[in-house]
Amino acid sequence: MSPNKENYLKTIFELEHDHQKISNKNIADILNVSAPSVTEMLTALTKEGLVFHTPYNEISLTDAGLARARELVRKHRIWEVFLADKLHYAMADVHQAADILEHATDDRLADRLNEFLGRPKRCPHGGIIPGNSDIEDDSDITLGTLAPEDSATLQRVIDNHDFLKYFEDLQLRLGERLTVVKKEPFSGPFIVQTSDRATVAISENAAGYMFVTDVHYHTKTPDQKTE
Amino acid sequence: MSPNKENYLKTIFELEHDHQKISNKNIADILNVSAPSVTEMLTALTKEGLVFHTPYNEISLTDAGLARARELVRKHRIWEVFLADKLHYAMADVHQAADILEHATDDRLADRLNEFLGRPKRCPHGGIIPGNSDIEDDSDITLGTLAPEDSATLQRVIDNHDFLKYFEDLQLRLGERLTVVKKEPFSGPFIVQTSDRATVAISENAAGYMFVTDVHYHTKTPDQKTE
DNA sequence: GACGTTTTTTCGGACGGCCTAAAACAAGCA
DNA sequence: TGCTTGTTTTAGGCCGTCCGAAAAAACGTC
Repeated sequence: MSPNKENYLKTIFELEHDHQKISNKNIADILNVSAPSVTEMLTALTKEGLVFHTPYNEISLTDAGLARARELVRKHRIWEVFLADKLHYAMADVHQAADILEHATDDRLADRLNEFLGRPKRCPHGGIIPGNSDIEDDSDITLGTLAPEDSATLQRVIDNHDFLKYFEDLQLRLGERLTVVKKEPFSGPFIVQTSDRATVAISENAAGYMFVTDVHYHTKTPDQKTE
Repeated sequence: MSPNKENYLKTIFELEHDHQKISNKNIADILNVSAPSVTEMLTALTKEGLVFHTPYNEISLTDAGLARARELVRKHRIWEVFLADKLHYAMADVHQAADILEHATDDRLADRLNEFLGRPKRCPHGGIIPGNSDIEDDSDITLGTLAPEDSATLQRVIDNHDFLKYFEDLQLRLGERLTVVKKEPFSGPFIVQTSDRATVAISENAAGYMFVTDVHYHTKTPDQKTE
């Protein structure tokens, strides 16, 4: 399996995981290739039984494809932990390096590295490391869905360089308890309060990239969260 | 620069370093490709100014090619130290993994890793790590050139999986002082004595893969070492 | 429901790196 | 010297992954 194909699998996996639309165009944009290349590769991966693709319609991973993608994500995140914890990489920088290393990593290396790092449960962005955690899925509730006076724990952020640069400036920490103070109208920023009572303004866009858990809804039920 | 091309450069570099003949065939055998592929790649590398190649004649690295190759060897050996010291890989196994990782390593990663490891001077096989050591070159005197009663310090061994498997069985250690007890005729083994007075028989072939330093010649001068 | 826009696919082609077969050359030996 | 053997190069071709142009399908809007 070429690094190339692996990246297609991982991209589909992550789009699915982040509840984004799995389309030819999305994949093309993420991998910086043309749409025809994506179609071609999807056809090849379908032939290999890793992807299920019907023209103009569905793109999804088969069980085999899912397993491969999960392996990749595992390797990726183990490397991220190494880079952040041992080599002191900035949170925004681990992704790019891990993206290359993951393809140079066989199962044995991944396992040894995992042991060396003490079987970490989460990567520096808060994503779970498949195989190391009891739970299999991350929270999919974003900070952006909360309403004023709701509170929640910041668990995970999207692993995107530009966002992470912004996130570093916000000085928030994963695991921190946040309370929404207010939400400005016209797609304005969220004002949240951290446990040490500091307030931070977060763009609506960025709030959609931040996943929370243990949500305490003040007035409304989760079903009404899009209000 | 593709991992592929990097491997050609490194191969030429290592052939040169180990004083072996730099021929199309040698390169083809090491990289497991056909002779035409080698010719083709040498032509391409010559065009890029990394290699100097005249048909049916010379193959050598340009200064630029040498610099690239040295960088690669540096990355390779830094990874080897990591794999051996931190992940407890066997000496015979580090090479293969490092061979892949080296191509996934930019300068920044190499530097950080190097710091993390404490700027090691030598890789697990005893080879110097370019940039970390004052000296630039390894010893090129093999154990195989010594005569009975000569003594020397085992400094470095060739980084080849099959040899290293054998070497592990010998239970010798790098840095250890060895004295040649005798040399069996008809290309028979070397009998050497270690500092703790154990004697070990080493095949003539293997003795050619083991480099020594601080040689004390008992009766003859180094010039007569091939006798 | 028809039309313009966007997305996806098909088609033909480029390029890198690999191959085999065969030709050119070099080296060793009779 | 010329023949045999081994090495290197040339020629032609394959496969994987990419592309742009253009056709086909789907989507959004009136």
